[in-house]
Amino acid sequence: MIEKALREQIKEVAVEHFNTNGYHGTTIRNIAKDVNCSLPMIYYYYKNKKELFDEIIKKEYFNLLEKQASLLKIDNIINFYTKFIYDLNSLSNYDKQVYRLGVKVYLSFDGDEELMNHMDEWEKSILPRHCKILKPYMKNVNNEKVVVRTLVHLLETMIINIVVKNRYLPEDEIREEISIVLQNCG
Amino acid sequence: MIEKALREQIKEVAVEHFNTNGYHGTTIRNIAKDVNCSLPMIYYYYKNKKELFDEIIKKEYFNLLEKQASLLKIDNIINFYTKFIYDLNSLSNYDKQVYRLGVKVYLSFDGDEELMNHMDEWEKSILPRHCKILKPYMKNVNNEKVVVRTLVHLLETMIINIVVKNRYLPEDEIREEISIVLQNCG
DNA sequence: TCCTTTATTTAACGTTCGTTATAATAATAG
DNA sequence: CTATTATTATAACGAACGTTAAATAAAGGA
Repeated sequence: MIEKALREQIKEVAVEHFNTNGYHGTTIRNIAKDVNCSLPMIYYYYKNKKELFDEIIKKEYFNLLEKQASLLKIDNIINFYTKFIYDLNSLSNYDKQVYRLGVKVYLSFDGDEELMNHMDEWEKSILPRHCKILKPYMKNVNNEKVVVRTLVHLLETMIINIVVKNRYLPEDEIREEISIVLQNCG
Repeated sequence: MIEKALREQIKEVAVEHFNTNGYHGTTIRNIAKDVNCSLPMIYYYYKNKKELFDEIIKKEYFNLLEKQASLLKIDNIINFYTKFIYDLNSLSNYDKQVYRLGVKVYLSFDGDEELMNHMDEWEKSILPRHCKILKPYMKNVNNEKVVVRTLVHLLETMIINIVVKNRYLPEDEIREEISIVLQNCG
């Protein structure tokens, strides 16, 4: 227990490598070198390169998304979305890299068709979820769906800025932009 | 004349391959096979793999961006931005793939540090340019900078949707979302 | 015509890749 | 103490990679 389980350690290093060099640019040998284990150890814990990559996306990334989506407690709707985005700034390095890798697959910059289908499934759930969250605050708004769509699009860019481009977004900038889109929502 | 044909053909096929498989996933052999020429012909026209990739980004992608940025004629500001985005739908396949590849480098999912610096240079010019375009329409808006920033963020997502995720965005959806952000601009 | 330059191919070099067969070690259980 | 199982390492396989040397073909003046 002093040493982190080797299997986990391999996964962590793999996340870094896939992130920096992409799937094809990542080599099992380099992972092993950084983990400080012999090459076949990676095959001892993972069937092959693809399974290692898949586990990162299917388990780590989607766990992260679900955790992120579940920590809801709403008072003011603008505060809610501001916090939702702002908290991404303080994700652990590992989580940020997993997130980044997930976005990469989501944009089909990496991974394969099978992983893309997982992504599409998730994506379908996004608009309805935010529609539900926002509904109570949309009494005096006529173009409900457009506002939700616009907000989701804006959130996407901010997520990419923080997680993919690894930039810090200050809380007030986030709030300002969200407020522009939600300015008619009480 | 024949020379140019082959050189261009190599570049076109390379764009496809880099797009589909990334830099590391693309092999010179596969490009040659699709071009229907022998392998060393690629080295006859391009010094090496990296130079081929660099030329696509540095020439093709930035040409595209500048062409895109220069076709301005403004009447109504919402019409202007709507058209700006909507026209991306009808880019040629080649241009769309070049654009996609550029975005991939921009998000540092591919390419190297040197190319990223090119991207950063361009990025710095974005906000000022849109500020200038929007300034005349911002008379009765107090939070000018926030509006511009939000708009640029929204545009980015729509660009990614059309060019990276290869989706068709209908004109009215684009107009609706832009209108949300620019609703106080005359 | 011959010669020089351009365009293209065949064949191979050395390297690195993903993956595995095999063996050695450490841990555990009986 | 021994038998068995769980880990780890050494060494190598065949395939594919980026790249180049060398030879050949085509073209175009002189």
